[in-house]
Amino acid sequence: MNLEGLNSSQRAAVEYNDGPQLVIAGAGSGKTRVLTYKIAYLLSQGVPANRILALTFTNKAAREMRDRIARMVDAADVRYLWMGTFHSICSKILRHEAEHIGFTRDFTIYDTQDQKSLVKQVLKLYSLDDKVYKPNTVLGRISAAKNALIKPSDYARNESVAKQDRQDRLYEMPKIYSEYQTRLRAANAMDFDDLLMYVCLLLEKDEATRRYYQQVFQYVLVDEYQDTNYVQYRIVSYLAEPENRICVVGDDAQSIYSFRGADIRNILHFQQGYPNARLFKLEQNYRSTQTIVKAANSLIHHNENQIYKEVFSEKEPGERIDLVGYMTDRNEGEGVARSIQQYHAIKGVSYNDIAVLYRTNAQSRTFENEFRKLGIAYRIYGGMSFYQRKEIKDAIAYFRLAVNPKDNEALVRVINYPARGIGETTIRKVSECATMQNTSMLEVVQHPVECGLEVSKATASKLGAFGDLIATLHEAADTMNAYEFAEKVMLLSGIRTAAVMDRTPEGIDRAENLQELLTGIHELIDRRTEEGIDFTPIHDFLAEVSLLTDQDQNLTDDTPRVTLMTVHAAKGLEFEVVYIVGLEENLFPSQMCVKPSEIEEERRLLYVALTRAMQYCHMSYARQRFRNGSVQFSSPSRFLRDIDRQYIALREGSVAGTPATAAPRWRNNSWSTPSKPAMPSVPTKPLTHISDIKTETQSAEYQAGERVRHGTFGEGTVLQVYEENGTRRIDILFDKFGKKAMLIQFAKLEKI
DNA sequence: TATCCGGGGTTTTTT
DNA sequence: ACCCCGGATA
Repeated sequence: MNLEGLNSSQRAAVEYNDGPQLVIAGAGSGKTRVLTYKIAYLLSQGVPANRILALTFTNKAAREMRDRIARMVDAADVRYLWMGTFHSICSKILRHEAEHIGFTRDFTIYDTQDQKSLVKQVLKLYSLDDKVYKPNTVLGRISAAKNALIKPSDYARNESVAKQDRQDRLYEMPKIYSEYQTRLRAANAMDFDDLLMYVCLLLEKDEATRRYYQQVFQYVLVDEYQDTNYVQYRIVSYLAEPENRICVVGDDAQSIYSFRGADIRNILHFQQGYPNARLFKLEQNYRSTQTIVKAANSLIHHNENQIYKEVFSEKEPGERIDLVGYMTDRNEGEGVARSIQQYHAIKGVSYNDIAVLYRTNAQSRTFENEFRKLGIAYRIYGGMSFYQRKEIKDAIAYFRLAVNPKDNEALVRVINYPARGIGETTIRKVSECATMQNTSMLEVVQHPVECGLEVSKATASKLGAFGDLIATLHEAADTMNAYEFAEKVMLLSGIRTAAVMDRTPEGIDRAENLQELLTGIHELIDRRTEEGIDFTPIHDFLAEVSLLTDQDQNLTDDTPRVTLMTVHAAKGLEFEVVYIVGLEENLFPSQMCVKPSEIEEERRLLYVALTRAMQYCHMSYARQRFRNGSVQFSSPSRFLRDIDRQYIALREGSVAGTPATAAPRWRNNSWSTPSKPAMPSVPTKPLTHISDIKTETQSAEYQAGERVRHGTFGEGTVLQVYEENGTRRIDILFDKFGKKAMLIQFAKLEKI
C-alpha cells in the first residue's frame, strides 16, 4: 500500500491501528483522504471488507469514499464494506433483527410528515389542544427522549424531562409519547430516531446479538464525530468493544447540529472514555488561501469551548474577504448576481465552482429571482426535494402499503387518491374501528363485517374495491421486480391516469415526475444487477428511499450551475468562490438563539461557511430585508466584528432604488455619514472599525402611540412593543413607508 | 363529498 | 408571504 500521497501527520493517523484513536482534523486538512487511505490500508493488510464499519454523515459521502477506495485497492470486495450513515446502517441491522424486537423486516420508516400526522391523532385521542401541545414541540420532546435513550416506560420517571415538561405545561407528555410509540409499533413502523434507539437497546439487552456484531466489526470508523449524539455514541461504544479498534475523526470547530441532539462533548471527552486513545491533529489546510484560513481562525478563536488548534495554509496569501453592506435584500441579490457574472465572464470561472450560502432556506428566493433575470444557471439544495412532492409521496405510499399492510399513514394518504368517493367520515370510522379491534386500518377495509364496521352499502363496495387493489399489489410486491411492480401500481391505482389527464402545467409536471420516479427505480435495479443481485423487489427501493436526502441525488445534468444552499448543507463541500449572505443580527446568528452556547454554535456555523471557500470569499448583509410579510430593519452580524479586520475589504453595495433616507454607509473602507444627511439631528458617530458596528439590543421604555425617530429610516409612530421568542420587538409605522415594520434593534431609536 | 375562501399562525438548521 | 385548518358552499 502506497502512502506517499500523505503528509506525515496524515500518514501517522493512517498507520496507527492498534487501539482507540482520535483524529482532530481542521477544515480542509484532508480528513476524507485520511479515512479513505486508512480503509484501503486496512484492506491491504488483509482485513476483510465485511469486517469494517465506517459511519459517514451522508450517503453521498459514503458512496464517494467507496469509489475512491475502489480505485486504490483493486479488491472487488469494496462493496462488502459496511459504509453509510448511522441511520442506514442501523436500518440494515434492524431489518435483520426485526423479529427480535417485535417488528417484521418489512417495517416502514415514517418521515416527518407521517410523524406529525401521528402526533395529531394522538392529541385528538386525548382531546388535547394543539395550540398548547404544538405537534412540532411534542415531536421535538419525543425525539430528544429517544436520543437520550428514554423509553416511554421510563419517561414519566425521568426527573429532568418531567421538570422541563412542567415548565412548558406539557403535563401529558408521558401519555402522548407512550401512545405515539404504541401506534408506531402497531403500524410496524419506526421513525428516524427509533432506528438508532432500537439498535442501541438491542445491543444493550441482548448479549448474543451484541457479541455477534462486536465480532463482525473488527474496525469501527466514524466520520464527523463532532456531530454524533448520545445514542450514536453508545452504539459506537458497544460495537467497538472489546478490542476498541475505533477511529473517530472530526473537528470540534465544525459541530453544528446540537439542535438535533448532537453533543460536542462526545469529541471533547473522547479521551476520557478511552484513556489509552491516541490523538492525531491535522492542522494543515490544503483547500483555502492563507487569508481565508487566518480569517476563519480569528473568528473561531472567539469561542470559549474548543480544542485549541491553529490551522494553517501554505497556499498563496490570496485576496481579502470582500464584505459588502447592501441597502435591501434585493440589492444583495442583484449585487451577488452581478459579481457572479463577472467571475464567469472575466475570470472564466465555471458556475459549478461558485456557491451562495445562507442561513435559512427562505433566503434562496431573492437569489433565484435575480439569477433568472441575468440568465445564471443555478441549482438549489433543500426546500422541496423530489421525494417530498405530493405525487411522488402518493406513489410511494402505495408501495409502502403494499409492502407493509399495517402502514396506516400510507393508507390514509392514498385511500382516496385518486378520488374514490371515500371521505373523511369513512376514514375516521375505519380508524376508530381499527383502534378498537386492535388491528390495522387495511384489515378493517378488507374485512369490514368481521371488524364490525358500520357503513352504507355503497361505501362498503368502494372500500372493498380499494381493499382488493391493495391485496393484489401486496401479492405482487414480493414476486415482481421493483420496476414492473411500480408500473403495475401506476396502472392499477390510477395515479398515472390522474396525472396524465390533467393538462395544466402542474399536471404535466406531475406526470413527468412520476416518470422520473420510474427511471430512478430502474437505475437502482441496474446498480443492483451490476453488483450481481438479479432480483430487486420494491421493498429494497423503499428501504433506500426513506433515508435519502437532497444531497444524495446525483443530478444527471451537465449544465454548469451555481449552487444555492444553507450553510448546514454545505458541510464537507468546497468551492472556488463562496458568497456568504445575510450576515445580520437575528438572521446569522439566528433570532432563535439566546444562550451563549447557541451563539457559539452559530459562530462555528459561520466558520464552516468561510472554510468552504478555496480562492475567493464574499460576505454581505442587508440593512433592510423583507421577512414574514413585512420589512424588517437589521444591523450587521456581530460575527463581522470577530473576524480580524486585516483580512477584510469593505465595500458599499448598490443603493439603487433605496429610500431617500440618509443611511450611514461603508465608503473608502470606512463607515461614514453621508455628506448631506437628511436627518441632521441624529448623531451618528463615524465608524472606522468593524468593532464599531453596533449590535447590542437595548431595552427602552417605548409605548404605543409614541413618536420616535430611527437613525436610518426617519420618524414614525410606535404601534406596539412586545416580546417574542425571548427577543424584545417593536412595531413602528414609519412615515416614509406607510407600512408596518418590525424592529428588533433598539440601538438606533430615540424618542422625539 | 369536493372545493373555495378567509383567518390565524408561523418562519433555523436535517438524518 | 406562505401554509394549514376550518367552515361554508356547490
